[in-house]
Amino acid sequence: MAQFTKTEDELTPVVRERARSISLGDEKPSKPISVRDVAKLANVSVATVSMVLNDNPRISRATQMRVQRIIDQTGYRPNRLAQSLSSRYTQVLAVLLPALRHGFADAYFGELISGICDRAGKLGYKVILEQAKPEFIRSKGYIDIYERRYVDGMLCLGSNDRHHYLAEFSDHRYPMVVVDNYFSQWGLDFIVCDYASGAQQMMNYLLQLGHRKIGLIHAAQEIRTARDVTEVYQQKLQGVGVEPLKSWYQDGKFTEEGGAAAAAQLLEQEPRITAIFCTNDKMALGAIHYLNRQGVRIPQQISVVGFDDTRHAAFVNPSLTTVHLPLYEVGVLACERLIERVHGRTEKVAERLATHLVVRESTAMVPALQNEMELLAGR
Amino acid sequence: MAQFTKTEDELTPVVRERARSISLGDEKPSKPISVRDVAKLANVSVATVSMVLNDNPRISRATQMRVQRIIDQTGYRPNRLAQSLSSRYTQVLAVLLPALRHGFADAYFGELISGICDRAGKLGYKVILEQAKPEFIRSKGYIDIYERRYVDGMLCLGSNDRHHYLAEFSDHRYPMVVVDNYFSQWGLDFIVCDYASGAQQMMNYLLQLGHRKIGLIHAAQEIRTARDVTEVYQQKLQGVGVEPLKSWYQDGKFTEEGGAAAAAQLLEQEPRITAIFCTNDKMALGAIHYLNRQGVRIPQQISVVGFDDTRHAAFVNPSLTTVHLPLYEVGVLACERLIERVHGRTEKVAERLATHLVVRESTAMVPALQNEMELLAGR
DNA sequence: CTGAAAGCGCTTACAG
DNA sequence: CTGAAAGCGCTTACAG
Repeated sequence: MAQFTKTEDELTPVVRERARSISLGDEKPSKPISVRDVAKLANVSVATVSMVLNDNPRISRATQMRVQRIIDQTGYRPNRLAQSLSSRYTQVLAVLLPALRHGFADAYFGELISGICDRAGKLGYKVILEQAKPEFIRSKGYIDIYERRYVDGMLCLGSNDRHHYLAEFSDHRYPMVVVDNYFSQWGLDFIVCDYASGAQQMMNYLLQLGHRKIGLIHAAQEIRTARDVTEVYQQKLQGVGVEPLKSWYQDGKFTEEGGAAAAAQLLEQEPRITAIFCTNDKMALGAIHYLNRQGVRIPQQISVVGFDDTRHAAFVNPSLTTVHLPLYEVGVLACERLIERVHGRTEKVAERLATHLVVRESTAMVPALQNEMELLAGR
Repeated sequence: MAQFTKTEDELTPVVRERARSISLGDEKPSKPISVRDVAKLANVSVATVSMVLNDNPRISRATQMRVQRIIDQTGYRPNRLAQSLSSRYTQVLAVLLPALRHGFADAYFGELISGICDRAGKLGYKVILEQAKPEFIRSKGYIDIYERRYVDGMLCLGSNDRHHYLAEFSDHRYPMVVVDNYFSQWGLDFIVCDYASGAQQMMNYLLQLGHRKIGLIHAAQEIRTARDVTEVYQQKLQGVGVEPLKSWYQDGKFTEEGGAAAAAQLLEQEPRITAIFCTNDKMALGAIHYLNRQGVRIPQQISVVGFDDTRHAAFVNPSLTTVHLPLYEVGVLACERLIERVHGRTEKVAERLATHLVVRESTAMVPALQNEMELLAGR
């Protein structure tokens, strides 16, 4: 308040008068202040104002301060449309989301977007949201946003191998970073969680608990990272001499409902299973829900694990053992790297962020060994 | 494919040549096609091209078709920065979200945003995301986005009575619609769920089941709709001659953790409670989680209900009785009304969408009556 | 019905 | 170090 009053007092009569006449104006809805107004008030050219605005070092400190003072006093805000039209950048990034039903209500994408938006905001960028609806893809909306100058770059979430249109970004003409997935083919930039390492840790853990008959509730094998997890599951089992049967693989469609249905299938086809590895938390929640209803005790009779470590994982009953994915950090990093690309970074963007196991209460030693252990303890 | 070839064939040699020379250009990164290029190719003025672009009825059908043909053939896309700079609109809307920790990973906001984005896309609008961080508010970022011409309007989510800055929108100079909340004071536009009606249905239901000692896990009383629910809770209890004790009210902070803690407080201070009314689903999940761990049987010993009907409500154990909020629809409607406002609609935007009760398995008749009933059945 | 011209509010060479 | 001028790619009165 004191500050505000002081600023008012500091205005010279002339400046105040000009500012007033400008802001009152003759037009009906008083025209906003422009570079020209600022230039007049500061007795410099519009070019000089523009240079002050853009921190051009060629402007003398004295002039810089004089202009800045007028800018502060008048509250001048450059029109961003004019700035972008004249310059090369829009200072806007697009986030492309898959067109899932009510897709934003998803903890996985939410974490990624949070990271992206936080960092974008800090770096002075706005973020627009796009959904990859069929019409958007068909009409090449993903190219349109660059050509029509909506954005400088794009972050692509929830991509998979069937998204052939991504090949159009292989020439790097339009900056784009694939978020939390990668493609061996088109040479696209990406930032991804280390799914393989996470899966290895999880499988090691389950095997150490004595589990051998482990069911897999997976989904979307058209996603590279999803295949990575499936491959690790298979290799690790084979590593201990177990060849997973076809019936051990069940598609859970990445949803709670799918997870529940897959768990039902698994129990029916392979009743001797002792653990279920779900490749995301949502399917694990569905599976737990189903098992609870069937009166199957978790983890005493069956261990269940997830993948993601979304917020809800800690609030199931029993709480979920899972692999933590640094999704927020992936979002942050992808945003940073994309902006570097926009400004001419030429090295390929390709980073893999570490994941780690989070042990909670949905896992236990395989039942047979538990009995052994109790006998030993009873001795 | 056939279509594409046909289009190529249809190009006259002249047009193809011009289009080629334009797209190859002399500049390094071939300059994109502009209105001028299209005008030349179609032998009309740029004004005419512009009018065709904007469906101006003054253009003759013949000219319109000729120009449109060139546009289609060249794949011309108007530069949106230039369009917006010359016209009044940006065709962009802002969604203002509260600055919650990792705020996007939230089913409540996700549903609203889904509705908003779907409708915005259909109407040719882009959506930018803003978080109401302290710095954003302090620097009046919410005004900046209009003055700097980033957006035509704003949708405000997660607002509450402490957001005094919203008063700046009371003159309707900048189109803004409050989403799923309302303010009696500043005359702001809003679209909201009918929380009071939902609460009434829920309380009627609980009372009909014989519950009288009903705990309330609430939160954020600075939100008008939250107060509405609390008031209905109190009135309905008083309506059957019950005066809720202070200990029956517990703050659950709208989170799972808060809900769990509030449930613990409630049980300790008021062990004879037979039902818990949580004012959102997340707190209900937390409460259920806590009760399950304590070995309290739901709904046999205690009924638990939520509010929102988010996806997870159906996947708790037991599944959650709750009030369904049409959040997706609220988002759609708010987006529509905002765009109408942008284009001069003058009537106040103020709509209240119906809510309804969803009965699942977390509720039952009050235990004492259950015993009675069993005795009756046993006769 | 159509065109020539001014203007939107900036930035960027180009002079000096 | 600073200014005058051209230009970014559109739309919008204003003529005709």
